Parts: sequence; C-alpha cells; structure tokens
Amino acid sequence: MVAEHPGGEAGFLAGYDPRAYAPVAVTVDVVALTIRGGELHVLCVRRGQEPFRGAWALPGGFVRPDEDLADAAVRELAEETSVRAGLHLEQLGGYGAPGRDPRMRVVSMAYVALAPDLGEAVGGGDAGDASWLPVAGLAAKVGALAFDHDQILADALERARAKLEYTPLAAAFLPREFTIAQLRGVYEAVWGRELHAANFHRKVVSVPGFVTDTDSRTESGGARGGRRARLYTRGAATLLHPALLRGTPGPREEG
Amino acid sequence: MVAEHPGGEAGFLAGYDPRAYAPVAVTVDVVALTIRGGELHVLCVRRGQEPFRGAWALPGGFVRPDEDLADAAVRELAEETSVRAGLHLEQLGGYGAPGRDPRMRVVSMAYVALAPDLGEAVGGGDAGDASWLPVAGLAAKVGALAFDHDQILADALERARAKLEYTPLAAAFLPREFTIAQLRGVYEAVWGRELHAANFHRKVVSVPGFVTDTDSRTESGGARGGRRARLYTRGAATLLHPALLRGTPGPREEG
DNA sequence: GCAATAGTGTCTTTGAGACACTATTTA
DNA sequence: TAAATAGTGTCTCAAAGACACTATTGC
Repeated sequence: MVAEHPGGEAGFLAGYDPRAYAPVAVTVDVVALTIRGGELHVLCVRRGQEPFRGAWALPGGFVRPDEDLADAAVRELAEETSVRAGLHLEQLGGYGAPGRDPRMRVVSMAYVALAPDLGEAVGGGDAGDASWLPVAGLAAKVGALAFDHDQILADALERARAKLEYTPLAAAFLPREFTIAQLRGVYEAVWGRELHAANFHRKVVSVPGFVTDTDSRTESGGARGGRRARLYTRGAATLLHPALLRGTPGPREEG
Repeated sequence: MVAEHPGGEAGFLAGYDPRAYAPVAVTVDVVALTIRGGELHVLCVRRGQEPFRGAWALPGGFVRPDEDLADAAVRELAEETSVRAGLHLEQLGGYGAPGRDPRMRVVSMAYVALAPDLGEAVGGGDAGDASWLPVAGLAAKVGALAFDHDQILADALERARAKLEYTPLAAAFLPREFTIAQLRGVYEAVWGRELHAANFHRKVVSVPGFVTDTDSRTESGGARGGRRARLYTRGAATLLHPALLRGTPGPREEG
C-alpha cells in the first residue's frame, strides 16, 4: 500500500511489518561514574563471550518490550551495583552505526549516571566481573573497551565535565551532607585539575541555590589538625548563575 | 543457552533472536529550524494517515538496515526540502517511551538541523504537505503535533537556544556571508528577545574565531538609508570564549 | 538637510583569580 | 607551640551592559 514513506515515520510504518525486515535490537548502555579516593571511576563489566571476550565493557542490555529507556538503564545499573536511588541519570545519546556490533544491527541508547561512592558494589547481577575502574589511564591499564564504548565513555566524560560548569550536579557524587572541600574534590577529580580553594569556596557559597548551609560541622575526624568544616546540602537551583568556569582556572601550574 | 543477560548487552544478545521477540522499530525524527522574516520556523509535515491523521508532525522515518542514524536524518530531511549541504545536523536524543506510537514500539532518534532560509522548499518527497511553520504560537495556530513531537520540538528549541550561547552555530542560519545585524537577528529570533545592538556588535567581533572579516560590504540595498555593513564569514572557532549570555540581556524592557 | 543603519568610546558594575590574611583544630 | 585545614579581605583585571557619540548612506 505504501510504497515509499509518505508523511514521515508513521506513514512509513503504516504499511510495514518490521518482522519481515532486518532486525534491529535496541539496548541501553550506562556510563556510571563515581569518585573513589579522589579519582573518577567508571563502572565496567568484563565480557564473558565473543565478541570482545575478556575485554571490559560498559554495563548494558536489551530494552524490554514494555520498558521505558531510562527504566532499562536503571535496571541494568541495579544489576551490577547496589545503587537503588539518589543517583542522577540522564540520557547521553544514541549510538547506532551499522557494524558497531559485529553480529547484528544494534542501536544503543547511552545513559550517564552519577553516584556517590558505593563501595565495592558488584550487585546481584550474574555478570562475571564488574568493577569500578579509574578513568585516568584506563586504556593503558585495561586496553580498549568493547564495541564503541570508548567513544561512549569519552562523550560521557565530556558531558559530565560540561554539566559541572552550569549545574549543581557535582553534589550527586557526594553524600547528602558534604563540605565545600569535598565538593571541590569532585570538580578536581572530574576536571582533572586543581582549583583555587579560597576562590572556589567563596564562589560556591555565593551562587544562589548551589548549596544550603546546615548548621552542623564535620566531626573531629582523623586529620592531623584543622578547623572543622561547615556541612552543606545541595541547594534548590538546577542551573548555576553565574556558572563555574573551566576556562582559565586555579592555582598556577607552571613557573 | 543464556537464560539471563550475563555480561550486558552483548552477553544478552548472544543467545537471542530478536525476530522471535516483540518488534521494535527504530526511526529518526528531524527538527529542522530556519529563520524566515525574522521569525524562527520549524519544518513540519501533515499526516495523511491514522493515527494523528491531519495533524502536523516532524519529518522522519524508518532507519534503513545499513544506514547510519545521522544519514537517515539527512535523507529524511532531503525528502522534504531542498537542503543538501551546508546545514548543521546534530543528535538531540532518543525518544522511546512505550506507547508513544499507538501501533507498536517505536524508538526514535531525534536530530536537530539548522539551515539558512531555503524558500518554500517542499522538496522531492511525496509527503502530501510539508511547510515551514513559525515556532512562536505554534500550538495555537496548528494544534498539538503528532506523537510526542511537541516534546521533541521543545527539547530541540532549548538545545538550539543553549548552543547559540557557547558555539558560533548562529551562522548556520545564515548564508555564507552575513552582517553582524543579520547575526544579531538570528539570536533575537531564537532567543525571542531583543539584544543591545552596539554591545552585540563589539562582543561578536571581539570573541576570537567567531566571525571572520571579509573586506566587502553590503550592496546598496533597498533600505531608506544607512551605512553599508561589513560582511563576515563564520570563523574557525567551535566554542566561544567567552560565551554570549542569555542571562541578563539587552535593551531595557520595562520602565 | 533628516532619517536610518553601522560602528566606536567610555563609564559603571560584576565577577574571576591572586594572594595575604584570620580562625579553628590536632599533635 | 607548629602544622593543617577552613574561611575572609581585598586587590587587579576582564568583560557585560548602558549610553553617548561618530560614520556612512539614501531620501
């Protein structure tokens, strides 16, 4: 009836039975990021089958027939970690180059998840081997990731770096209450650069809605001294005005 | 063999035949934006079949078996317009809520295209009715778009507005050579707000790589007077430093 | 000449970054 | 006390926005 898609997507589909066509699989892949020991880490799973057997890959899987894309991402993440709530999840983009999976056409929706440090959470999934790998020097340490996951990871990192500039999302890496120094640690880990502590402090507390002062302080921790820091919670703002800048930062690097 | 997705996407697929499962269709939808008569317009097609028969929708269609997603977007756009090159195309995101198409599961990759004004370009496609509709007051004028296309359009507009801030993409709406006033017109149309002409001028020419001065001027046009404007081409920068700001703009609005 | 548009000079205010300083805590 | 960390004061410089001005063109 319909020879050539008249009227876009729906028009095309009207006379079309996808079962008769080349199959397309839709999957989700999740770039889960956290900060451990001051370093940015990404959750990876080791592949048990071909192709890319033995290589590390991003966690992911098939989208179920009646499942929303974001729900699928949450489910896949939950299968590898103990993350259940309080994490930030956002869509990164679709990766659908023909041949990105050698077996068949696979279009994958990539998601980025930002989570506080959850410990060695290799959750209830039966994935052979899931771990948090440090992002810095990843290729040198474990080789290339499977499929186009190196590209997905690179895109996710750029997304995360950019979002820290103009949203209060850095707090998603921290527990509910945190100090300004911890928040600065997030920026330093994600941006890979030291920031000027004093200016950072002033900036953060002056941007409306970035952080909310609780009236408590850190406990007398294990440090060899030092004033106790005020504790903050994430503020109500969703966008930072004015934004923080990656542009020309922090303490002098050379000289 | 594989009972439950061990090892993510590929592990799951290893023992899986998608033909046996509920079919998922992958489509692309394109939000093509241009500026006509100082107003932002979006390319829409009128639907000829149910569902949403008679409603306007974004152009789009099925991704072919061996076609890259972006290629599919270009192809769909070319079927409705005479755009062939020189346009900016970028992925917006995936829309895959179950039920977004009442007939079957459809996951659509949305793309945003920015193009110079192409005239009444309803190209070689056999789509009954394609036109550029003004974005302002769209719902009041033509009602809701089909499917979740209102949401896709809203997301595309926010993307375009944001990108004008920190990229030189406004030039994608203009011919190769343009004046600063034309460029300002792009910002005013997309942001829906007047900008301070003098400060805009100084800003644009001072940001490195935003525009490149040609040594020509506008011809003696139909204006009732006025100095001839310098013509510029797009500069080499891909990111603007410092960015333009939507935050606290232009000429006084109240008072 | 006047109206219209293009483009510059320059002032005020905001905010980023440098850096010196004060404040509080533990060893 | 010294060392370490938290937080403030204040200076300089860059850049945004306001606004007055000059420059060039058509009528």
